[in-house]
Amino acid sequence: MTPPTVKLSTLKTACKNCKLHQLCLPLGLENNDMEELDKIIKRAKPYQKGEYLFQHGDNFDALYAVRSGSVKTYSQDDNGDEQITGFYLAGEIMGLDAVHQGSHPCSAIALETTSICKIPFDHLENLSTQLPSLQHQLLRIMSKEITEDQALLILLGQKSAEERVAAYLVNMSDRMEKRGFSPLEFNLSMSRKDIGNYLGLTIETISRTFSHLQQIGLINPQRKHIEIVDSVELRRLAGLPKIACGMRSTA
Amino acid sequence: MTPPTVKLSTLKTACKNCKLHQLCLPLGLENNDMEELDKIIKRAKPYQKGEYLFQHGDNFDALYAVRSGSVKTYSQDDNGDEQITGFYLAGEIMGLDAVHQGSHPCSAIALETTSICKIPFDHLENLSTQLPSLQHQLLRIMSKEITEDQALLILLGQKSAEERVAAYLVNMSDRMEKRGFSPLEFNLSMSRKDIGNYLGLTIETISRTFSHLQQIGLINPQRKHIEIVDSVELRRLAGLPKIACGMRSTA
DNA sequence: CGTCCCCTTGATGAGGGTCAATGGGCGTGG
DNA sequence: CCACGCCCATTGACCCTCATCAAGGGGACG
Repeated sequence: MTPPTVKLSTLKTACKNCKLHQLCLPLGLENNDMEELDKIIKRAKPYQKGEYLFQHGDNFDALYAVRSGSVKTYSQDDNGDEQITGFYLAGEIMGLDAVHQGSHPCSAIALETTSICKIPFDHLENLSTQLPSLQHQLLRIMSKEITEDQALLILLGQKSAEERVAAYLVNMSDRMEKRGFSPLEFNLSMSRKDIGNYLGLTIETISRTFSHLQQIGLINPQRKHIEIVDSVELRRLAGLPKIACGMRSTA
Repeated sequence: MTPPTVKLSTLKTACKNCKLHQLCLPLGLENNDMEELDKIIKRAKPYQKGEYLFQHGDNFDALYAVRSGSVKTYSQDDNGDEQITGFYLAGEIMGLDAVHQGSHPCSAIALETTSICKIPFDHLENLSTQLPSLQHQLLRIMSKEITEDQALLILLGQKSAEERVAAYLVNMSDRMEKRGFSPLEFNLSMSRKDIGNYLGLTIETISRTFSHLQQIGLINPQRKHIEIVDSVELRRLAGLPKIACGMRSTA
C-alpha cells in the first residue's frame, strides 16, 4: 500500500506535533527549541508526481524535508548521464549537497504526491549558532548522508546484481518499519528503471533479479507491491546479517 | 615526484602560517578566529606508510586534516568486502562520516609518510557555535564530501572502465595543481590495486587501461609516475569538458 | 645477487548490457 | 462502461565488457 494520504489539516502541523520529529531534523531538540525551529519552516502546497522540487543549478536557499510522499534525487554530468543518488521518504532531508557550491548539484523530483517542509538555510545556520543541539543534529544528518552514500559505493563497487537488489529491498523494508508501516509488505513508489539506475543496473536486470528472487521464494513482487517472504535469507543474500547497516536509513 | 618531504619545524606551523589554510578548515576565517581554532588543534608525530590513523569501529573524537602526505579511507561490510571511499591529500579532512554514529564507519591508512592535524570534535562544535564562519565552513566541507561521493557514484554506476580511469587521472591532476604541483606530471601514492578498488575495477583492468591510454597518446605512466600528455582529450574522455567537476577537489 | 612485491600482458569465460518482442495496468476519451 | 493507446514490466537471445586465471617482467631492498 502507498503511504496513507495525509489530510491537508495535518500538513501544517508544527514540528512538535509532527509524528516524524524523531526521524527528522528536530531530533534531540527541547520543546521550546523546536518551536524556534518551527518558526522558520515553510510548508507549501504538495508537489504532484513528476514535479521538480529543485533542479540542478538552481540557487540553494533551503533544505527540503519530506513530510509525506517520496522523492528521488539525481545528479547528472556533462555527458547527460544521470545517476539517482537517493530516494527520500518521510522525515528525510534533501539539499545537503548544495551547501558547498551554493547551488543544487542535483535535481529532485516527487515520485508521488508529496508534501514538504522547506527550511531556509541562512535562518537555519543562524539558529544553529544559538541552539547547539540543533547544530549538532544538523552535523549528524549531514554525516549520515555521507555514510549512506558510502554504503551505496560499496554496493556499486563490489556487489553483484542480486546482492544489490537484495540490499535495496532490505533497506526499503527497514525504512518502512521505522515509519510505522509493515516491513514485510509495502509499495515501492519508484519505477524499476529508477531502481536500476540507482543500483547501477539496467531495468531488465532488475526485472530478472526480482523474478529470480521470487523463484527461490524470498519475495513476492506484484508490480509496485513487494511482499518479503523470507526476510532472514534476503538479508543474508544482501550481506547484512543483522539489522540495517548503511544506505539511507533514519535517525 | 612525491610531495616534498616537510621539515619537522614546519609540522608545527599554526593555521595562519600554514600554506594550506585556503584548502582546509580555516578557509574564510578571520585571523583571530583562526587563532582560536589553532588552540584546539593537535599535531602529532607523522604516521608511517601503512599505519592506521583510525580503524572501523574506533570511537570518534576528532577530525583528521592532512598536513602532508596522503591517506586512503575504506569502509567494509559484514562480508569483509572493502571499498576505498577516498584518497585524501594535503588540506583535506577525514572523519566527517563518523559524526553520525559516534564511531568511525571506515578505516584510514597512510599511503606514505603523512603528518596530520587532529581536531577534537567536541571542541570544534563548541567553537563553531561562537564562530559562525567556522560553523559555515564546517558545513561546507561536509557538503563537499557528499558532492564528491555522489560524483564517484556516477562513475561507478554509469561509466566504462576507460572513463573511470580518465576521470580519476583528471581529478588527481586538478588536485595536484591546487597544491602547487604540476598538473601534468605527478606521482600517485596509491597502488594500482587501490585505484582499482576505488573505481570498482580490478588491478588488471587498471593496468590495461593505463596501457591503452598510453597507446593512444594521452598519458605516459612510469609505474607511480604519471605524465599527462593530452590533457584536453583526457578530459573529454572523462566526460569533463572544462575544469574539474566533482570527485574530491578542494576549496 | 636473490627474493618479494607490484605491475603488465595474455587467454578465457561469465555476468550483465543491449536489442527485440510480448504482456498487462491504467488513464483517457468515446 | 468499454476500447484504445501508452507506458511500464517481463522475458528471451545475443554479445560485450570486464573479471578471472595464469604467466612473466622489473624495481626495491636486504
